Amino acid sequence: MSIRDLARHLDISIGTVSRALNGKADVNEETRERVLEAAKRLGYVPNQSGRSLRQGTTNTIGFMIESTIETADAGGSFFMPVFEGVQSVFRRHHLDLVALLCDMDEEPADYLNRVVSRRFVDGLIISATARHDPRIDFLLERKIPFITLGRSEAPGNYPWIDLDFEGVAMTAVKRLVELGHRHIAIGIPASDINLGYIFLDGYKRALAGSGIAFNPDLVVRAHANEEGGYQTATALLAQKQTPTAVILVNENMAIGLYRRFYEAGIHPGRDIAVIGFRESTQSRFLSPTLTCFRISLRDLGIKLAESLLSTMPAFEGHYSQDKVELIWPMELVPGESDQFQLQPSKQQQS
Amino acid sequence: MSIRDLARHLDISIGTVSRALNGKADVNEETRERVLEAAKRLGYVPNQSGRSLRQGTTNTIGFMIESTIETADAGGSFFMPVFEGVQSVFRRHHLDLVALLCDMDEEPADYLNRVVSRRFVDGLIISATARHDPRIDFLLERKIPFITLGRSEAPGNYPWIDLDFEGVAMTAVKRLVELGHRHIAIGIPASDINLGYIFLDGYKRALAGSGIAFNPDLVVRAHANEEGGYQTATALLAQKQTPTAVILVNENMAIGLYRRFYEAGIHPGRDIAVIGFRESTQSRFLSPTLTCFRISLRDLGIKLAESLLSTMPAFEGHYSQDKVELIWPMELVPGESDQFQLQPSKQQQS
DNA sequence: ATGAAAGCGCTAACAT
DNA sequence: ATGTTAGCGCTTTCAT
Repeated sequence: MSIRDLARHLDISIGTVSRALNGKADVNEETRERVLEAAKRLGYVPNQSGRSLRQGTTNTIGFMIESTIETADAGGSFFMPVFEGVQSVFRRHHLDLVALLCDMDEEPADYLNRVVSRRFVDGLIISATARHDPRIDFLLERKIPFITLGRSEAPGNYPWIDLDFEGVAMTAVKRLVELGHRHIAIGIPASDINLGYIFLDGYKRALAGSGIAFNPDLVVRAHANEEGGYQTATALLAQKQTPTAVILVNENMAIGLYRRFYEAGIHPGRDIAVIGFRESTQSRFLSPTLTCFRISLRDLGIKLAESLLSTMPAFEGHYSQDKVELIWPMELVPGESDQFQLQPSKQQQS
Repeated sequence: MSIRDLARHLDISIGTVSRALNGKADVNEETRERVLEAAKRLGYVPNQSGRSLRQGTTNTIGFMIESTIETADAGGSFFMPVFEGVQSVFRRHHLDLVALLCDMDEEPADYLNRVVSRRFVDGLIISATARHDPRIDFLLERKIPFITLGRSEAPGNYPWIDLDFEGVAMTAVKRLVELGHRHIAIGIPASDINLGYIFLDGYKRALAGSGIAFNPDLVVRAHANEEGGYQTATALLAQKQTPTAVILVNENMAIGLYRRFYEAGIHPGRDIAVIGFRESTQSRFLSPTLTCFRISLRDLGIKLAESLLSTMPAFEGHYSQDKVELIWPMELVPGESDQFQLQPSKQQQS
């Protein structure tokens, strides 16, 4: 069923059929209705390759995610709600969202090159930006509309949105300091992902602001998952003086961390304060409930989509053209995991 | 940069360039090398729309997932490893995998119709099959290669792979009966998703095999997530006689269930036996560790991909042509959550 | 308001 | 071994 078949069936030219289907003005209303009715009845849907070839667009936006070992498990629960938000915007413009799954074995930059060169998508959202991310240079050079979820050190003029890792670190440190803690550890990703650096910076600045000396031993690097949390706890327990508080940059780490501490007879929220990262269905059900930070991933997705479209000529005027460089705020959700009065004895130890 | 530009640059015809790039035999080796070198140097990659239009194929396989409220969070952690496995197979054939994200607001069948009619993909993997799933009829009628992850009641001849929900239910019941339980509840999804029915059937059969009467009050329907687990525990506590054991068809439910039981002063693994569904990074870190079932999601993905390709003419001979109707076994992983001797007094109550 | 036809980039059939 | 050309389905320009 091609447009040719449909035209023949209606005994009109394919040009008119095309115009009717695409809502062009110069088409008789009666003709349009006949065309639309027949298309529906016969189940005609235009072939995307034909359109793409002719128009140079695909009406598809790609959201590139990497299935690294680290995020294979947890990444999904983060991205799904984001996709939902992105999609709710794209729908209005008849754009389709596809998740581009970069194989673990393939270089993200190579994969992206393939996708872009094949003209697979009209625009891109890329995530998990590295501190130095060649993908950004590539997309800028190729002039492909894109937005990144995550900052990068790459110079250049491109839109991005990132979670407020620095703010989270500072808020968490401040909160713990007010509860009497001075011996505060952090668990951050072992990889080159940019958020680790940003989080660390925020942590250092907050310490400095509270007059606490930075102690590199209190920075534990591990995978951003349950296993990494377990290892983080192990590392902290091995120190000659276990810190009185831990801040994690990933909520799943909390699960493993709790476990390891329980095994050592140490109760989060009683013997050690824990602040996690993102509030999730899991964090809500931990015992004790995790103090963490709330974010609407759906809203994040909406903003990502709108910001991307605002850079695309085809959608000019629909959205504010201001280039987006946005640090997405996160809201503290107090839990039980850091709610206890630190004993003065411990407090002095640090 | 089109094939025409490349040909002009090399001062040969586009036909020869095309043949060289596509590894056809009738091309001079020296010419081929010149072409490949120039393509690489100039960054030429064939336009997918052009190829698709000509060849009628897209070299892309779609994996359709739905972001329902129920699975928005948890679904991701299930699918990511499956994708990884699927991709590892597709890579060998230069096929790309895209996740097709059906908007919550859109009927899955409508969405699928769009994707298929536009010739977006050469083949499909569809998941979360409903008991009666119109998508299957549609794909059969359109003769699109596909495989489902999940059974359906739909008649017809199509390949599917499904987890062994019935086997899990039977194994779990048998195990609990041997530990002395006779008052065994189950928590299953509230939706029409087919696995709920299958799980329930297995449960009933196992009870019958053990000479235990089926009690409908012990079947609790809830969302397959943490919240649903919490509600399931609440429902069980409200019964005039709390069961001595619970089997859950979703591992995330265990997290909420634990929480609710703890709140009521009931300790899983001591006061009540719990068996979860899939071993996950989270279940491994629960306290007490959850007795559950292990599955390699990556291997599942590999089998899905291979089975799909075996139905596609273009890959004839690469994989066994036997139509796949496979129940994927799951292996019991004993945890602490059901390891206690039931007191005879309780045992008699049921 | 409609029809005719060019042409998007590519591959494959046919010609040499 | 290479060149030439038709045509995949579609949109759009030009003509009427």
